[in-house]
Amino acid sequence: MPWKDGTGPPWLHGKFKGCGYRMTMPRQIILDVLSGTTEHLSAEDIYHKVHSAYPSIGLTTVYRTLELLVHAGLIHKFDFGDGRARYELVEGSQNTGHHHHLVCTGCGGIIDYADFIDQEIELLKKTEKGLSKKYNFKITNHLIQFYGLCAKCQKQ
Amino acid sequence: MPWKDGTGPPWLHGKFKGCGYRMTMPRQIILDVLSGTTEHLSAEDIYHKVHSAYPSIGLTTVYRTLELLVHAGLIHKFDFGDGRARYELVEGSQNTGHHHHLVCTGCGGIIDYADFIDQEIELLKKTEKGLSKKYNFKITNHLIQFYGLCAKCQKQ
DNA sequence: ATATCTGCAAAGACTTTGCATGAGA
DNA sequence: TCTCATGCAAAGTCTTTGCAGATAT
Repeated sequence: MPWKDGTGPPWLHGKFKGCGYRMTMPRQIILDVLSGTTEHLSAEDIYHKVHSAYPSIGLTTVYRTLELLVHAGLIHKFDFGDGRARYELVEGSQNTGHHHHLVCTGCGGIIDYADFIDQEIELLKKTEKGLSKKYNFKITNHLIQFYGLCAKCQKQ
Repeated sequence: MPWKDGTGPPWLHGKFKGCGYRMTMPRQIILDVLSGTTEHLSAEDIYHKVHSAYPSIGLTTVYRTLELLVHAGLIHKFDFGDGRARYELVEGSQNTGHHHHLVCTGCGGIIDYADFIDQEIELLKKTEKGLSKKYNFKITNHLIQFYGLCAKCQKQ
């Protein structure tokens, strides 16, 4: 199978086999946790959630699995500026679909939003085209994030 | 003076005074280093550069000064996914002006670009307006970044 | 004069690595 | 069976904190 290097199409739950990856209990449960939430979980958050279903799991395995999933393109890794990475299943599952994040610099809260996606896509297309020509840079992913103050933090 | 909390207008080189901040040699030199480069320096990079002009400076002071400058809105802090923060003077100096980054996931290289800024501004305006109404979220900053492969890494 | 800043050393936080055991195909 | 995955412990990195001495205004 061609895409153990993460260049192939993302696979979903249970598609590890055939890619050289083994589907193990820890991996299944970690995917389940990510599938079943819209939160922005850190490695340790995931570790705690997984722990209730599979108490013997180690934090190391969580980190290794997350790295694997990122590399395979199944999940995204985000940095919201609080010193720890956060992970989210890519669009396609029962998840929210394509969206971006508002990061409150007051309380650290995150709001997902999916407005103006059409216009954004248009910009991205143009950018992608222009930059691939200008720099011969092949874009595979993008990150858009807004920072500011949420309603609650504005009052204070 | 009203803006020790970072809500006021950014000051440039030498404008520390009057904000409660003291202009010291380490701070001047750190600002000089940032002003004189278009690289994307990490705290340690800056530490090394500063060290040649001011050998007694400590890495701690670099970190503290950078935090101060970020908080005051004079510099931006970026995460390009390599585990260390990188810093850049905001637009206004002899710098490149408003731009975003292409991050090569192959070699970690960064390309600055400033294309499609007009269209981007338009999108941002709409987004800002829409989101401030919908979520009562006051946007103060944004981050746009593209990931992919640079010309060199595509060949390999 | 005095509140702020600095440098050193130590601590903290998140993440990665080494290695022997255990488990999937 | 045989390779790959796991868990524990230890190590690695980047960053922050405590504190006494130095400095800017």
